[in-house]
Amino acid sequence: MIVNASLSENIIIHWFRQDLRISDNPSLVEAALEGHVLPIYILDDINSGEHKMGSASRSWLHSSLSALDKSLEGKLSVYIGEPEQIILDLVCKYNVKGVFWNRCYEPWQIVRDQQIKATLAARSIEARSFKGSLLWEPWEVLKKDATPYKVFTPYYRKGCLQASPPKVPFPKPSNMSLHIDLDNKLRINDLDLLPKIRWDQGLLAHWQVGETHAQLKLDKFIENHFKHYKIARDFPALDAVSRLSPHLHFGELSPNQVWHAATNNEATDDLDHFLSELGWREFSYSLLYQFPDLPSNNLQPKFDRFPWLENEEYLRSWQTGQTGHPLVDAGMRELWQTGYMHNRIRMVVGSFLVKNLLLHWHHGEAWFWDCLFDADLAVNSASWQWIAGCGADAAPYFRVFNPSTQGYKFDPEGEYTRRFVPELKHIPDKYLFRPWEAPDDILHNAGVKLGDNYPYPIVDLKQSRLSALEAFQSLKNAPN
DNA sequence: TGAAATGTTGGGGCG
DNA sequence: ACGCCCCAACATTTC
Repeated sequence: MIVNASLSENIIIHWFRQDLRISDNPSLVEAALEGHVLPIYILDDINSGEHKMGSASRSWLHSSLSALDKSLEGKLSVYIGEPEQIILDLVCKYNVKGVFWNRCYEPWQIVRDQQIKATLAARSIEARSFKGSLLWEPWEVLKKDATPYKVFTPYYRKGCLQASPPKVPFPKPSNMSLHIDLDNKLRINDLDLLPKIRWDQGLLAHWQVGETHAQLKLDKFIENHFKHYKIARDFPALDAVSRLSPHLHFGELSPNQVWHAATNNEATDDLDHFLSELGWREFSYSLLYQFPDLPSNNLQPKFDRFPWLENEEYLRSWQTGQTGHPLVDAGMRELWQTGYMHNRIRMVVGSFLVKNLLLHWHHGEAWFWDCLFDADLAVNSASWQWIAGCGADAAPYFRVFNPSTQGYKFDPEGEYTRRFVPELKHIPDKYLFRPWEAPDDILHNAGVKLGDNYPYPIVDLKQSRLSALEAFQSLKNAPN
């Protein structure tokens, strides 16, 4: 129920950021209890530095804000610029009693929010922040000696699971009375979030954005795909993973809601594995909080001396899905076409970039940041450091994924690979993941001409693996 | 949340 | 029946 607020009454600003939902929104609940709510969103590109939102994210944000505005009956006020200034202007203009928000955890956001809090406090305006995007606060989950965990399993099992359990989600606030900033003429379209050439429409066709759809997707996933999650999640051709990550990133869903929807089921291995994926998300946020330079610096400093290559051509082939290694190309094209990539394939293409091509993980991180709908600073940088071997609890240097072997194992019928690499549609299973070894007549019958309509492999798997081992070996005896 | 190289075992073919 | 070889299948080690 939404009621109009009159100007004279106490107003609480709820500042939407990465919590683009109405239900289970602790700040919004509290704001609605304390007064009339002025819901705002500020496009803040000024402070975000190198990690200005990527192209795919901006497009998603546009849709998500539109959905949110709709569920607020068109009363979301949007702005562009410096949040401190915008909020102060509102505070001066209206009878604002408090400014509430759910916490964000990117380093620049933490600095920004602290400063705004101080500014408001100096003017005796109540500024309050809430836990709305994580299950456990990063500063609360620490080892006994008060230092942060750097290994996932103890972090999750001892740190998280033995801390206070995630709270039951809040329902939508009832009787929320909404205020609107009538002077503000800016509309969501004016935020200029959409690309000039609408390449994003093809990507968005694979998704339904916004809280309502996110909630439905969660419910359907739990109902239909939960049972065999542990096994099925490794097969990218199956519709077996939740694909909730973009919704979680933008806060269309809270991790609380996901956690409770899941734990509402009987305790199985499938449940444990699904929950631990939420655990990895928490772990990433904890790492980013404890090590704010995670997006740029190797967590293990000895990797600063790693002999990365610079090779524009390799990078371009990887980005465009033209490496000649079918599973890698399928993954990169899935990313390009849908704004998403299946988790197992992310590991395969990541390993390939870093270990077979010997390109710096920064290149992968940057490309994913721009292309993924679920691009998330904590998760993206922690995951790239993990696959590169320089992160916390990282993949050991000798773990080199073989895209061909991975293909036979996890896409045995080639359904996923053929979906995204249709030029290999008619190659028999036997040669699908190593077309360079196929006899000429088989290639010919399949309509494949290597170097013409599908590339020769840009690197030899066996030999590039050995080069990688050698390169990593050179760090082995270094400290840290 | 690998893969390849190397080692071991055991069944079957065969003289 | 026996020993020998081959090799697939599995286990262990190494990177």
